[in-house]
Amino acid sequence: MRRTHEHMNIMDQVKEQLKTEIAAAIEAAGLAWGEDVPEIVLETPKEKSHGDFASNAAMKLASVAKKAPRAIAEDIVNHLNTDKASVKEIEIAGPGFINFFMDNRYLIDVIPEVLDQGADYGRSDVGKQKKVQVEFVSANPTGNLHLGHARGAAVGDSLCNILDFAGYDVTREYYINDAGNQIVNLARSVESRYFEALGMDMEMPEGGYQGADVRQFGEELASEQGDRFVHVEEEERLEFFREYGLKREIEKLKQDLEQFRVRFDVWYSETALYTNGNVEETLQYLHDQGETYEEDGAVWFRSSRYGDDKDRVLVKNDGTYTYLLPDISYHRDKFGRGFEKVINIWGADHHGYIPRMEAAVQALGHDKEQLETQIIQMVNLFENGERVKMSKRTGKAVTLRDLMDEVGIDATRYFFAMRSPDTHMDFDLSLAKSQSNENPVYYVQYAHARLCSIFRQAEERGITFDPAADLTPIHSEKELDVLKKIGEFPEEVAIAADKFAPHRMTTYLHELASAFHSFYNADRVMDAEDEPKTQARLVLAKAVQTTVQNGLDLIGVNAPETM
RNA sequence: GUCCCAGUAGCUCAGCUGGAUAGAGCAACAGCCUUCUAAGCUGUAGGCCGCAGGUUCGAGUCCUGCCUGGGACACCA
Repeated sequence: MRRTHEHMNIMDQVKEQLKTEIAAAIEAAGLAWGEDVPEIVLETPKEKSHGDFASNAAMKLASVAKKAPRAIAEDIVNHLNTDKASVKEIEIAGPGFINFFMDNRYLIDVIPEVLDQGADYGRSDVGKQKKVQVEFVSANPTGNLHLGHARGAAVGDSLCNILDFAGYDVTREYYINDAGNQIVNLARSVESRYFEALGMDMEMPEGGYQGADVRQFGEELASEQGDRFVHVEEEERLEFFREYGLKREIEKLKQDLEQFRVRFDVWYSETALYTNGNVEETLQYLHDQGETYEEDGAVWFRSSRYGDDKDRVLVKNDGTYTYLLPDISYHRDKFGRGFEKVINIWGADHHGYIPRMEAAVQALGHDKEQLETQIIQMVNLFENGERVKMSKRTGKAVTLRDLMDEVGIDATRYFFAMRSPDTHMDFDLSLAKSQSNENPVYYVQYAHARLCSIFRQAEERGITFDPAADLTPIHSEKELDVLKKIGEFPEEVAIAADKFAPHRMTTYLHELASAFHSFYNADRVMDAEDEPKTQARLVLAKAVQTTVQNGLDLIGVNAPETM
């Protein structure tokens, strides 16, 4: 069930009102008119002593108004109508900041909003239901998902959740590279293991897959099918092994990802691009548009027209296609399906591929901006302070499954969500595994568990929860701090969506949890002597609980009822 | 050689379109559990933001050069 909330969050309303008043004051003071009035930005200062909101409008105006920022600030403040905005106090500080200290009682109004909207609190319509497609993970179906894929899965899924929550119409897609040489290799690897299981000798192909999964396939085939494939023509045999290996590998991918709480709407097969004629059509299209030429017996794509370093081969001189051509076809298909924006989440090893893909998208008649490629940087694994070396050849690399088994899903997802996706990260296994306060995932989860505990206690004491309780007893600084954080949630989601920055969500959650823990330690929710306060605080607690839960949902981390 | 990412507190990392005294967690130190879960709270300490120039009212943020670490640069996929 999708609901969008057209009306503005109470915090937005207050901020917008204040911005309007500031803009009016600028004109009233004769500092600037119409278009010369800069966009008013209200930021929340890091330092609490700098007020609830701060504006740098006076500094922005310095060049236009040709006056000193502080003098401008005074002009603005003198002409400001504070009646409509909940402003308690204004000060001019530093180089010309105008700091607003608000009468924060208005924040109480976020509570009914949260309770009304429940699991939808934080949802917005900034995405305007724009159709976006996000392709991520897309690991070759030839083995296990490793560390890098795990990061891509966590980041990609969280990002999709965030985009969806911010009002985009999101389709999650996994591109299955089931058509290239690597699949021939897979078939041969299965074949080799099959013969091996039968006690016969068959060499592993060059670059074959050494993983335990392939070995298992061979053994299963041998025990289920006996030696019948030994007597089958090689071509037919390999075709069967190809199909079989592929099916099993994809099943395994789906299983692992599902367990990691990552689901795709579409599993798109590369082979389908060939069978439905898309690849041929794309080649023809590029040819007709004059985007290709022949040279040295190969067909080249004029990608350098669109900023690529050099042109790229689409059809090799032996007549076979390069990887690029089906990839272009795939992107043509994406846009053909009506997506306004296509987001690729790729591993760092593909970054050199971006310019040619951007070139392709433009050659297909789309804007460069319609394609967004987010690079997932490398992950270095550490355990007990030491770097864990990984080797692909021996299949000894740490897999997504290892992480889920050893570290747990919540900690793994939180750790990946915590970091900016396009920067290198160290993954500390010992830390992720540790069940102590050193592990940051528990801080947020603990806040949720504490809240649940409060409600259990309330029930035991026979206190009935009344969502419509009078909220006037809520006025302490700690309470209002918590409410302010809650009120910021929709905007934080929107920013995270806009910046492709899931890590902003963990930062936010940590701050929210911190505000709550601080309140919890300072004040008691339930006070036998004060029934109205107890009722009001329970409602506040419910709002915190809902917001924490919604935030954790976005990054795919459970909100536990007990620790 | 060209390109991408990074270099911020002892460690891991934030820092939104340039804004105030550069933030958080962990680690360190000092306090807080007869009261809703101490996986918590309160406080202290910790920094030539890799180096050097430049742009301007103002630079961790933008530009140039350099240093260090990681990665990418196929008619492979």
